[in-house]
Amino acid sequence: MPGTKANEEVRREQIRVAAYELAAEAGLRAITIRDVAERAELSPGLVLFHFGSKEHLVIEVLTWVLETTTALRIGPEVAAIKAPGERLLALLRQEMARLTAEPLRIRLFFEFWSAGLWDPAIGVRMKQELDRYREAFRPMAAAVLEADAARFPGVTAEGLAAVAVGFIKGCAVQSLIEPELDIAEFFAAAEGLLAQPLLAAASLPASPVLSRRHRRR
Amino acid sequence: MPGTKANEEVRREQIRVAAYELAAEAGLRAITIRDVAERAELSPGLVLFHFGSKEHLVIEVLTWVLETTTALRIGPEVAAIKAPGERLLALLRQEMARLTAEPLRIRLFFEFWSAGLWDPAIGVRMKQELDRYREAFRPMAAAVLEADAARFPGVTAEGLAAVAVGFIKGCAVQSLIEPELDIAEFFAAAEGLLAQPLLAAASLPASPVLSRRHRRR
DNA sequence: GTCTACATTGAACGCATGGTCAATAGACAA
DNA sequence: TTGTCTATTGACCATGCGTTCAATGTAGAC
Repeated sequence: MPGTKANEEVRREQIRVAAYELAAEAGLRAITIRDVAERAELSPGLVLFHFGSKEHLVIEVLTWVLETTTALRIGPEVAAIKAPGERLLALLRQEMARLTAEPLRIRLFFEFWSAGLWDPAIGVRMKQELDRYREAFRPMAAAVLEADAARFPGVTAEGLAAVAVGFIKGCAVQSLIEPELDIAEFFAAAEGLLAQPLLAAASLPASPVLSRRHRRR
Repeated sequence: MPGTKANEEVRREQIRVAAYELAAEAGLRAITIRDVAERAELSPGLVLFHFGSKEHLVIEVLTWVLETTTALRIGPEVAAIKAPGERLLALLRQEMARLTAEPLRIRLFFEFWSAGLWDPAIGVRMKQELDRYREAFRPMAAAVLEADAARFPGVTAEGLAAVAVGFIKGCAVQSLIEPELDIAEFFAAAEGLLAQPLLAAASLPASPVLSRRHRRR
């Protein structure tokens, strides 16, 4: 209702949601003061009255997207699994389910990341948020994957977690680059590839076959 | 030399290079008619005289970047390797070497891809180029990886190639998102993870250990 | 030397953008 | 009711953008 005064927090949320919706529908470039104001049914001046500048608004949207995207990731049902090989597979499945469930948000995440390459303000905030995420996720993953990592010489649990995340991101990129590719099918293939050696390794006796290159400490 | 007439092709290349340099230095948004003209030491009007519109120029840069980025990828030295497990690892190493050697071009690739999500013209062209790449790469990879894939039930050679590419892209994204992460070290960890099961699988007898879920045809 | 074709120039146009600000309107206290 | 504070408005500004185009310069044909 235009012309009616509202609480500061209410207005900020109203504006932020409008900006997020525009970005989700048509990309970051669609966030313009006028369009945001129009969608929020407010005047353009009010947007800047509450946020000071467009940059502040964009960074607030970025923060919100990342907070919800990189929220706690390793569910208890994964940690509860006892068999080492199965546990990593369950982690991968859980992450994959998240990706397929929120393609829109993942898309925005990548666009923010791309924008951060060139826009210093976005880049700095992106880095902060990713650091925060990493610090929360890595130890958690490491704890869950410790038994898996122990089976691979030279691979730490943290390294294994990083690789797992990297692999999932690869799937995400692949699915975005090839939208016609059924991501579930793609993941099934990847899982099939990983499942056998992982489970085989879990059941192997000590000193498995290694190439010279990987027989390092 | 301003004011001097030049061959059509020479001018187009001159302008395209200027646009590419600007994008590589400061992102796609840095491609403006005036800046391109200034860098190429020409007048703004001439840029549009030769390209018709900014969009055509951007798409020409995109095409050029993708053609050079997605050029032939599987070297003969990889195909020459006989041991199945080692061959896939060699493919991964080769791709990784490419990535680390051209971070700038990879970065631009991702930015084009991000832009293509919202700009129809860029999106369509991006899809064309990626289709072209896929059609060239997949069968090639499949031929090279056939022996590897045969060892994993339910995994085709093409699927394996797709997974390998996805994995590499994951590494690329990971390295871009975490610049402070030593990508070589990260890849070594990933390789260490994959190497053992791959080589172990290659040396295993028939009917290896499988979970129920993966004992499908 | 003259002429023709066209590559080249740069001023100008229309438009969209982020941002400013004086004026206004609404909520609330006295 | 009156007064005060401030949330809200919308016209306005400066800037940068893609694009147009009449004028100019240059190379080559004759």
